[in-house]
Amino acid sequence: MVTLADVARDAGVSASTVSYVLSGKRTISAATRARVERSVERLGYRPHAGARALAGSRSWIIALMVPLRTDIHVPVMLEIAMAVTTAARAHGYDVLLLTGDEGAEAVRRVQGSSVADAMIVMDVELDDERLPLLRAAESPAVLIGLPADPTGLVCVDLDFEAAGALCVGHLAGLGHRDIAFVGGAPGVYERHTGFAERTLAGVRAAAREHGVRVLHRPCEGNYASVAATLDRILEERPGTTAYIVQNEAAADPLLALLRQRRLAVPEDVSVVAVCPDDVAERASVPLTSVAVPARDMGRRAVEAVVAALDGRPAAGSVLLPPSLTVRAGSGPAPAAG
Amino acid sequence: MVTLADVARDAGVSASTVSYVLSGKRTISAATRARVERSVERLGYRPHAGARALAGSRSWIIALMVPLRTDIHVPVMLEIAMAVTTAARAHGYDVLLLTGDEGAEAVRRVQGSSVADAMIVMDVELDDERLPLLRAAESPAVLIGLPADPTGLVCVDLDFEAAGALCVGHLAGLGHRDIAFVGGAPGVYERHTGFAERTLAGVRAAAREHGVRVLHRPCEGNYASVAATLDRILEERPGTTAYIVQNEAAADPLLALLRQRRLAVPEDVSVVAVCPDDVAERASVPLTSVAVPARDMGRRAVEAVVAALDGRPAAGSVLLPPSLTVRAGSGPAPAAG
DNA sequence: GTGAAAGCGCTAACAC
DNA sequence: GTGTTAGCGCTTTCAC
Repeated sequence: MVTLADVARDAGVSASTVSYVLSGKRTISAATRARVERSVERLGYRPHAGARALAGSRSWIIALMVPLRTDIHVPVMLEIAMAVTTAARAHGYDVLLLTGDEGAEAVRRVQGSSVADAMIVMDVELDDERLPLLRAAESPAVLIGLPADPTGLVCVDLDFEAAGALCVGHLAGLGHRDIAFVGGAPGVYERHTGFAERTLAGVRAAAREHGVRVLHRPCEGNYASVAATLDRILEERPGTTAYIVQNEAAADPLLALLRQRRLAVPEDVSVVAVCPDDVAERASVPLTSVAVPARDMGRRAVEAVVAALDGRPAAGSVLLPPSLTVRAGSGPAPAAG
Repeated sequence: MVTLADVARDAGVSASTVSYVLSGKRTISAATRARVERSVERLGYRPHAGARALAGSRSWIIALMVPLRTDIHVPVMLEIAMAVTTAARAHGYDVLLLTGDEGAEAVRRVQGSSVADAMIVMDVELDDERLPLLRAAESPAVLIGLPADPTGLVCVDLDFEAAGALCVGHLAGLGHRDIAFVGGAPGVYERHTGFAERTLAGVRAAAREHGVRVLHRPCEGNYASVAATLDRILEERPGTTAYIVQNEAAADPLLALLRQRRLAVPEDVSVVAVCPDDVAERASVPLTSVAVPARDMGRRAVEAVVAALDGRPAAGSVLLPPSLTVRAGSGPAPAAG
């Protein structure tokens, strides 16, 4: 292994000079810099991560807690995780992957061992057990998601409440009066996951405001569940002319089932989704959708973390404004028949 | 922050004693051990990761390289990644997440900086640019996937060649003579990704052996691509009575399209998939499938890594034997009509 | 069965 | 603009 001392010897300078050349924390003459850089290059020197962490009290690692569950849309999770990793690298940080099932204990472990300088937490519940620890921590923490009480926390999330309202507003504007909201899996609500509850709140508030009826049904992301859910919806509200889908995995099955019932989209019924753009575009009928900006959320979480680590205290929470893209999936409500 | 010295002082012993109590590397009297453990508990001591890595030359971190691409089935990737993380934790290791797009440079960085003790690499191409570095490394590396030349490497993978053959054998045994193989995205083949090419090889070999015809078509995982692919298949081989699907995202669209064409599954056509069991089970028609054992692969990769780190040299590659589960998706070929 | 002490490789005062 | 040096918190000889 090549050490700082090796480089210093090779370049004919002291160890601290090498360190300063690398960190840029003091001015170095062009000649010295050149010699050091040449030696670094020639020897293939890389600072020892542990030594750097010990001496500099900075591990250059950000811990990322990813849920282990399968009832939330998995591709979104991976996309966020990869966006976090890419953004972190751009700032010189690596990412430590933690599984959500370790819960609060993982938070303690990471904070206690200084293995990471900061934490990003996904899949936040409204009253999450990890929140007290994260609030009390001396190391920065950023949530991707919004708990019931975000006081003292930095959060990054889509404004799901506005997203829900936006869907209802779009459909109400098209003349729809009976809307079904096909939500996430029941477990998502049982855990009081922030995004699910907030979307529902936004949908309901907008429904009142626009004077339309909304029927909410949680739904697993498989064909059989969607079929059962659709059956129930059409039984209870045969006049339903529009669907809002929050479960990405349910969108395509829903379209297939509507087709089977000879309900044309968007002539007979409209379908609006809350999902990443690529999912909406690739559906069998391109769906009007409110985008879940996974990459953006990951990037912003990292930026908030890095800002905090650099002593620029992050300014509270970031709620990304939703944006609705109209595609083939939605159209005017059919004339009442 | 609580240090070893703090614990030593609190327990009235020397620092080395505390260290030995924690590592179990020398015999300690019951009384001393109890006092130390009490202090550790009381003070909430956690060893400093960097210091431990520096002094012990072991970071207790395993690096995991996950592809950033979206043309391979994402849920499988996340499932493997989470399985790796869970298994690693069980052995006392944390996982560092690397994106595949960093390529060989990431391998150099990790190896040079001692940030991780070993590496697990996913999404291996037949002639992967990272292989020479991984072979030359002094730190253990395990591939999840099988390159063209696995010499000097430890690999863990499903035996995709046998998997492909198993699918064909199953269908041939049911009397099918014209089989379509709906493969992964074109990009997967262009990159010469190991699993895709090997499955195809197995399918072709088995087809020759059983005297059946196979038409192979790469296919993206969205509705429109599957529709186009199905059109082409039925145009070129109208007598096709069975489908093998390797692209998980294509399975449900294919079923929907067959339904639209009034082709009943499995009465008129059979569909067999190579995918994780849950995908096969949740399809609109539960599919006969060869399981991609994501969790098992992740676990075994970690075991190989840990064995190597513990000085038990891993014994070459592990090719997991495929296993086919018959579900509603496959049945006897229809009588030639 | 336990302690003392010498590093591990780096950073950051403190000197000049 | 550069060098000297004292640690960072831990592991592991060596000594008793």
